[in-house]
Amino acid sequence: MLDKKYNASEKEAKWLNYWNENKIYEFKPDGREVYSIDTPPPTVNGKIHIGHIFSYSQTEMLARYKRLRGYNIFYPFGFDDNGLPSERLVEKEQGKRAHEIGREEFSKLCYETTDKYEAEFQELFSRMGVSTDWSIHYKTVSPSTIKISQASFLDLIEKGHCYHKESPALWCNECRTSIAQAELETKTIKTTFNYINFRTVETNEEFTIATTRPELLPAIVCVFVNPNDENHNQLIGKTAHIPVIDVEVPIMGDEKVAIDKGTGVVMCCTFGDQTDIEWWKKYKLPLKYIFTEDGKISPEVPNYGGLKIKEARNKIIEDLQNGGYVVKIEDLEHEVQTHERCGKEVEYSVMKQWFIDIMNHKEDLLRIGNEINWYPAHMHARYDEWVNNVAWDWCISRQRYFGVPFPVWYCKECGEPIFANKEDLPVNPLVDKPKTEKCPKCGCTEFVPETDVMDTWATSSVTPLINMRYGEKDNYEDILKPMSLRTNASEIIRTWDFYTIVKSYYHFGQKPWNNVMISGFVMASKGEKISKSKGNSKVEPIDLINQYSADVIRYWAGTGRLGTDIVFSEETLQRGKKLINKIWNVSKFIEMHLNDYRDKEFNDFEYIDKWILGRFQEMEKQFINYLEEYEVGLALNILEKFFWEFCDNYIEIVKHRLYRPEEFGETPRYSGQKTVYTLLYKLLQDFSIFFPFITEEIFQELYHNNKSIHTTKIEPLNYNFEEEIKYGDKIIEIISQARGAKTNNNVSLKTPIKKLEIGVEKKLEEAISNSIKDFKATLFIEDLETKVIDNNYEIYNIELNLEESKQA
RNA sequence: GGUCGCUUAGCUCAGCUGGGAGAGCAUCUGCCUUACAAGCAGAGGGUCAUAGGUUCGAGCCCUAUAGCGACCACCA
Repeated sequence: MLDKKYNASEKEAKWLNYWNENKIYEFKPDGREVYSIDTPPPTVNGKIHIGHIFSYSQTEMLARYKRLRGYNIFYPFGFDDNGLPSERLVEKEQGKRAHEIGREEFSKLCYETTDKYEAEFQELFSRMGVSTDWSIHYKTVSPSTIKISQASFLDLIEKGHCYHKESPALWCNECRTSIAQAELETKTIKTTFNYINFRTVETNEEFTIATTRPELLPAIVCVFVNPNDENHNQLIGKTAHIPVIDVEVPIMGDEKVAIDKGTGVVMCCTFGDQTDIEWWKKYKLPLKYIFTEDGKISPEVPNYGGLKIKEARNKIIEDLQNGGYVVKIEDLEHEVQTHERCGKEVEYSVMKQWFIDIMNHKEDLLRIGNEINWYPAHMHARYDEWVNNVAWDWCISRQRYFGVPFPVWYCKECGEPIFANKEDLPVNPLVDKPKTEKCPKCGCTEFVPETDVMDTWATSSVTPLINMRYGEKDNYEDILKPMSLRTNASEIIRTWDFYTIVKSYYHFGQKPWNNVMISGFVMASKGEKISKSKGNSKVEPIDLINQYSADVIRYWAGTGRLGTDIVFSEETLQRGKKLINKIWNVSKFIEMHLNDYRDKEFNDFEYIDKWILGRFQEMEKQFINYLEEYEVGLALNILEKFFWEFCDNYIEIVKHRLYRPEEFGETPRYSGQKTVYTLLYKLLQDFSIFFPFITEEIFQELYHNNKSIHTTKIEPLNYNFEEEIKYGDKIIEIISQARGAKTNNNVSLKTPIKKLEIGVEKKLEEAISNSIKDFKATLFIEDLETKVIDNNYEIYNIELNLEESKQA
């Protein structure tokens, strides 16, 4: 017997345990078609917030749907615990910087910290009912992951897509490491636009340059103007004298200079921005690099050496003002590139780094993007946009500590890189020695290890390889090449999706997955994204689960439209709570009437039963269509709508038949029983995608024909009840109007109708006479008079029996 | 500035390939009806952002405009 009230917290704990013990979600290759999901390993950098719950729940629902369709689900969970995010978490918790702690001790702290958070993450996702097989979960710093990540690196080296080069790279002074373009975030800052006067050496002509970065004056290598700029093109070929710094640089012409921006004259420094780098390469300009790795001016720079960048800026402005070179200073708000992990403005560095070739393969990467189905389709444009605009090869070196080490040593003499053998992986070059005795190039026998580690994305981009156990003997390469589905939020299309495609293309020459499903974000309020840094997530997931139950939270998560942001809403939670309550109550009602029920072949359904069976069949077809398009929210929407109709209309009609077989007959009662038995089962299956807990509880109590509702199979009905749907709907309309008449008379719905006179078209008249007992019982009709009219129906008269109403 | 998306009832949104404007919440009214008052029945409330166009017919297709949002680019 189902309890009078559903105790969510008790039942949810019970079923979690049960699923676990019975390995309901275990993955084992068994010949069935595999549906594989490449789900984002959450970054382990603090607490999970409600945004994670949202997007992971939608993926999870899809896994459940595919499981119910009979697929063998490969749905592993991962944790992205390697690299900079983990380091920053540890630095924050310890209140110390990595270089102050020391490499070894620091790594140890990273492992401890990520382990602690991963345990919390796992607990939380489990409580949400995530149907993953925890036995195949992965971490991005485990030995096996490091091995795969290093093997991926070596494979790319072999194939010639990865190179080591001294080249300008994006640099973060705060994190003291190079970073990749994908890790940039633009921010608006307030600064000043400084108009500075220069002179030509040859003619002593004065001209003005406007700059936001006067501290770069010591790094100036050239001045550019546009050759089409009539006010300035006479300067081309002359030499500029730089005030205060007292150096001379050539003035050159380049079309890239915008005439109407600033003064139309630009200083080119190594390096202030992307254009500087382009010009530096194009015109083979000299290199004057003036920054240290922690954001100061190099000591050898006269007057300004040792100052922090912003101190140097102030001092140089002061010196320029004293010399009378400053024309004016304007306040300016503009966008700058910052590092997304720390929010600090980025600079450029020049050192030897490992790069993965992107620029030579854009066409291929676009083609692969084209071969993937994107849901929603317009998200494909974001990928294309990114690939078209990307301007750098992918720098994967990070001058950090906690990450996947490069399996590389360098010859002490000539610098030739010595790579580890694939069969020796994983290696740590700081501890392990190369197998080679001497440098193949110069014969030197001493080697120095690479101390850099890889970018986190270099590893998270191989999640498909991790999943397929790339390079192992018992691998899943056959079944996971490509995987069925990748899911993630739109913000990491340019990183995770892009890099995964890059790697898959280089390793296998093919797409990593057939489909990509992009979820939206959770907004704290309209127009404000929830993020940890803002601390604007007012609600803790675990508190919500305790307060509302996982099923209710999942309801909220399930209502989101694919690729569309949603606002966190208590109101939606209330609605979910009501729905779940209703599922419970109607199940109790149905259980009451199934005491003597024996399931058997039966085709003598009552008219109204055919109507609701037909309606369900119709709804479920659409429900499946939505889920095939990954539209979880729309699927839930129509399911919910049908369900309320089932309760409020169908159950209200059939209850008379179920309660009083002596009046209606045993066969009509059986028809009702068979209908509610069948439909509740199917409704529970469909709802189990969203509410795995309560549906399991009811299933186990009423049906238990399987180990779990989650391993049953959705088998769509195949009736031909078009007529019954059409005219059944009309009957419901008439019932509804008659009920309205009662309500408008302020009387109970039980009030008998003394006389109902209606005109109905022929087919509808037949429908009513086929369901006459149900019709009359539902409305408590004492006398019914029908007249056949040409089309539709018309209600002529409803006469209520108000005396009876009062007595009742 | 570029790309994309959004603009439908007071609020949150749904409306699939063009033909009836919808749901929940909120507001108001009534009903303790043998599953459920955490319920049931009903009512009010919208020139579907604006302006053109295509069509017998447009919330839906096309063009332009405005506002909002995301991503990207702009650091001289």
